[in-house]
Amino acid sequence: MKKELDKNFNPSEAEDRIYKNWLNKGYFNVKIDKAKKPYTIVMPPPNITGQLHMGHALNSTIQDILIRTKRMQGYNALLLPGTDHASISTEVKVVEKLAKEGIKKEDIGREEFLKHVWDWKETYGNKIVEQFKKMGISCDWSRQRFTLDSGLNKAVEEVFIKLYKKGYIYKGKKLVNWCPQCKTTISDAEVNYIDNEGYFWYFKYPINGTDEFLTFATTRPETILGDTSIAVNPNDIRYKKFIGMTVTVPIVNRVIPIIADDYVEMDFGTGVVKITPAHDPNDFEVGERHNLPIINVMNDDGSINDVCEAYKGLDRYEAREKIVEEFKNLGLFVKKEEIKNSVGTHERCNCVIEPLIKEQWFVKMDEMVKPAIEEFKNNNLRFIPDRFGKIYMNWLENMHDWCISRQLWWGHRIPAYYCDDCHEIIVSSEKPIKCSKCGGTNIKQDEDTLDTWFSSALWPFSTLGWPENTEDLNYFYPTDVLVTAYDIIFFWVVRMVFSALEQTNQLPFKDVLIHGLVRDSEGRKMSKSLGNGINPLDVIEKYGTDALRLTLIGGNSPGNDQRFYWEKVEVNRNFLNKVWNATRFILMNLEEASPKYSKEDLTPADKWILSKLNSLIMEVTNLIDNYELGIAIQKIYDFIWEYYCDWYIEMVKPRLYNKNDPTRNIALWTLKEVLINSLKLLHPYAPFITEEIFNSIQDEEDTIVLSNWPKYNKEFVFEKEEKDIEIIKTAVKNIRYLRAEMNVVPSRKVKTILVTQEENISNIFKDSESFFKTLAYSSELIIKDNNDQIDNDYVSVVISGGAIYMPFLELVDIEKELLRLNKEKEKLESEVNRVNKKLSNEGFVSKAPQKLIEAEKEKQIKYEKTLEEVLEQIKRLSK
RNA sequence: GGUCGCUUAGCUCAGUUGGGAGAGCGCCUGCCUUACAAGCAGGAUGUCAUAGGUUCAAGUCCUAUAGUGACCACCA
Repeated sequence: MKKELDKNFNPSEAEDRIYKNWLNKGYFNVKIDKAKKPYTIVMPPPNITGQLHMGHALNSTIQDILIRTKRMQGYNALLLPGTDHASISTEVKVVEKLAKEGIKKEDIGREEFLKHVWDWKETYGNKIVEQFKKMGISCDWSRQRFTLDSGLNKAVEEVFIKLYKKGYIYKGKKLVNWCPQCKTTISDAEVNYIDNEGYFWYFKYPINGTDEFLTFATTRPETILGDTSIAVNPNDIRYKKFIGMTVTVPIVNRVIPIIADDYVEMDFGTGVVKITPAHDPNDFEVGERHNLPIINVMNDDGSINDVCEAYKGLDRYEAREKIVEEFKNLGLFVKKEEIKNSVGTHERCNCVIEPLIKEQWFVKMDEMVKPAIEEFKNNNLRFIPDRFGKIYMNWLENMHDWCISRQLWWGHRIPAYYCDDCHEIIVSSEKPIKCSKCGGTNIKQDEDTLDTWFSSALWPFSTLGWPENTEDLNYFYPTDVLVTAYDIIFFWVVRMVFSALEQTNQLPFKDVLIHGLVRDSEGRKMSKSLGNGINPLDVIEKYGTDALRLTLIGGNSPGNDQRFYWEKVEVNRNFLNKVWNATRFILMNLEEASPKYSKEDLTPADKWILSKLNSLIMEVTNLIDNYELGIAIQKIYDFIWEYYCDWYIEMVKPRLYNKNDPTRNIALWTLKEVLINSLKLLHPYAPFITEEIFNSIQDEEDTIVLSNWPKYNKEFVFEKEEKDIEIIKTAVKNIRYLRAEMNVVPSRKVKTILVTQEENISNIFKDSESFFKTLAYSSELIIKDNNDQIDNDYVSVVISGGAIYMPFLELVDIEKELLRLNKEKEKLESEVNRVNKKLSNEGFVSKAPQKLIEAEKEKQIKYEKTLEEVLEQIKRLSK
């Protein structure tokens, strides 16, 4: 035996070595085992363009804690990893890279371009995976998936075809969000509305056949080129007489009708609205109601098209200014007003999106969301914390049809084919040889790809082999919990739920555990532009992964944001150092690996710590089951530091230092037993250091990863000893307090006299004599049963059921001591008062639980006794 | 406009079903005591935002108000 640990744990050396060993041994790899219950988490796939940030670190740590706990509890625990192809992000990145080399994607063509992207993915796409490994995440890497791998492609095609046949996917010409920068459609969820300081321009149109005008306001004058009507509220007496007449749009000289529609609010602006169905969602609807023509004025890059020769090719913002000028020249400009509004921008490139009419593919949502709503209402899907269920419902209940086609090359290509001859649409996983309608052979595949989220939505089951009816799918699916941040509920969670219900008839997971964001120390979001981001890898390098993980989980509850502080990491590193050193201490004293256990030998102190550990095990297990990871780690932290290190180890030292002490062996056994179990509870949070320590105190090579989770054990419930030791602790604390107040240096030993008439107390003290010598620096402990035997030159401290005396020392100031005792007296009096008041309250006595009343009564006696003692002391010193 | 958070010690935050207010950091005092100064011992600090209500009992439940933040919708 006799192993030794270095003075400090060295994370940078140990972590990689340990993780490598775990991988070599295949501890995280999971095979179907019908004898074991599965526990499955499918990890949210990070983008291949991504770098590990604090959000990932937090997200993966939570999942790893759950998985490691379940693994130790005997579940077949699978944490399934993978990455997302991130269509737009990746495509933009590669386009930029090629641009630097002077290559345009249009020039090299689709196939060649995709080769470049795959190359890029091979080089950079796995970076983030390696970073997850640094976090110590216990994934089954042999199952790693990619949203664009062939299996997932199969799943995507299957879903597309099924939904098309069912009529849930359709092609339609509708107003969509268009990004002129990325030149692709985007979904509603990808549009960010940001506050903007803009203008309201007021113009007027001459009403034909009169000499009157209609004045209206717009924030986007360039869309005037596409006006096909002007609208007023049907009940607006100001304008009623004009309904049915026409105005002429200058510049394009288009005659358009004045129509009435409820959509127009009378008291907003001038109560007159220009209608541009091709460039505004509301106008589009008005247009449909009134059968208005749709005139598109813009090219895909946001420039003006040939709707008007004079403006052709101008950028939308240049056109805006020119139109304002033109209206001024024509005398039809009224005024310009500063206003605050919001503009929709593309979340990826921040470019202002343009609503445009496009023929695109859509998923019909109204029917598909119904089961997702139903399951939630039936409490089959649980959000933690539950308030996030509202966000989920809000999205489902207000979902518009989902535009899924993207004008990008990197992604799942839409499995739709067009016959050049008869324009038939054929949806199929294989390219048809000839048209099913006309037999023509000029067949082309749709050029577009699918929204990234279309494949992410299938992630919980596609990764397990769906659409094949695989054994994995039957065994591991549905998964147990999804862990994600709140900002992605509407993007992803809702889509996974309705997709899973539609395709597999099952919820993809039972619980959705939501966490918050990691902000900087001033509470700001970490962002590239602010440059305030903290790289988790830097933290790991400085303090180690375990310290980072503890920092992210501790002092925080589900769903809430947290701030990152370096100080917090340091505190956690210090805690781990504490655990490390406690182990060193035990190893110093441990001659043989396995001290023998016999229950009869256990001393009260041993029983106390074992009993405390026992409660801790139960608490922590329940807390983790309820996803209260922050509270659980706090309990572990306090137990190890306060109960185990500060008290138990200190209490046990005299027994260890005396090799002839008959209780020495059981002390070592208890030390080791409690340490190992604490380590196990700590392991999911701090996997590396716990593994290192676990191995150092075992003779045989073993791993904590596959060790058994500690179990609550009725054998180790010791209520009496818990109470007794608490009495000792209180006494020791009081003595320490008194010594500090009296400025007695620790090295100076002082006689301690206990006076008590309670046999129980004196017995406890007798049993614990050594604690007073070591913990309270007593030279000797004398137990008496009568105050009269105490001389006047003693200071005292009162405990429940007795008083402890120490000889006066030269520096003691009687006045000061009396002051202290009087303070004590006041405190006790107010306590006695409180308890008496409570117990004389009829309502309390009749309605409060019996247990509580008993406890209060006990306190009443205790306080009264103690107060009596204090009064006695005051009397003694006042003589 | 709608929904939802948050407000607890100087700072950052816990406080899981209502039952005498907690941690870490910081601050003050004393200690290099043979595991640990990344440490040990002791100490000070709170009208739990405000006002009502429910209850024997409220930081915890309900209502309103204020401050603050997030999300959603609208913005001709």
